[in-house]
Amino acid sequence: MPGKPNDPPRPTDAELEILTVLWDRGPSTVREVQEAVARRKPTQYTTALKLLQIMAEKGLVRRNEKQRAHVYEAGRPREWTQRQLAGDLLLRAFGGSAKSLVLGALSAHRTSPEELAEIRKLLDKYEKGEE
Amino acid sequence: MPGKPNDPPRPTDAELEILTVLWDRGPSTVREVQEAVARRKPTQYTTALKLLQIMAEKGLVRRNEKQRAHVYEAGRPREWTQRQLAGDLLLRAFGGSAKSLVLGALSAHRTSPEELAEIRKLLDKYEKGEE
DNA sequence: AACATACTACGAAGAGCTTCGTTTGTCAAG
DNA sequence: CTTGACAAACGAAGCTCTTCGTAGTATGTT
Repeated sequence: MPGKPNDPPRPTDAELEILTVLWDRGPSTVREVQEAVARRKPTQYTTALKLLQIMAEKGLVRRNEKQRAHVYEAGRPREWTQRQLAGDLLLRAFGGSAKSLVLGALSAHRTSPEELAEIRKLLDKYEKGEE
Repeated sequence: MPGKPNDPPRPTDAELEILTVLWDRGPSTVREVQEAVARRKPTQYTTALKLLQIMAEKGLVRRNEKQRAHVYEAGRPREWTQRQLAGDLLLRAFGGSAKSLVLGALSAHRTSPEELAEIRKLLDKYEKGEE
């Protein structure tokens, strides 16, 4: 049931980077998030803080204020958000054609035979399980 | 070779809608684009015009000024842009895992067995062709 | 108690996105 | 030649995103 009133909105680029950190690390303080993000891209502490505050308002993250250093965690599991994003792009850019999306992904970067095999397994599962 | 200096940037949501119209219709005037877009979403003529002008500056569309009513066409083929977008999302949200992206797409909306079969054909092709 | 340290909160700037109203230019019909 | 229709161009407003500086507040150390 996508699009419920309290579903968080699609995360922006910077927000997605932060969510990725939270998914990888689990609940984290602003400092921890900032240090992780800064490893890939110079980022001020207050920038990370502000982002997290806004994300909390949007419902993208949850905040625990028990400690002096508030602890943030992702509001939705990684898979949930990935499904949102994939579904969103599927509709916006691929006219709902999953085939086109897969083609786009495969042609965008070389995929190993092992991964192709895993994708095949996925297809099997979806052919059996979901009628 | 993604990321060449003159590659157009990732289109925004509104821009993607317009590109879709251009891909579907081929080269079109502003009026034609506006009417097509307005069918799905109330849109003023000047809004479509401004968008197209900005998109021309960005290189997302090309403009032919031979006629009084300028004729716009997509700067890149649909497949090229789709590859960009899929690759971009693959990196930003899926850590480069094509398998995760496929899983996200499949779980986002029910996919017919026919389409699953077509996707399987795609995989075959990629297993043979690209070593 | 005073001080240094670490944290949150707030405000604002600068850029980009989207929309629209107004102006300017062009063409053709009366 | 004037008028009406239609097109491009321009400018600006309102919004979001991203960033950062500054101020205020709590904690712990000497």
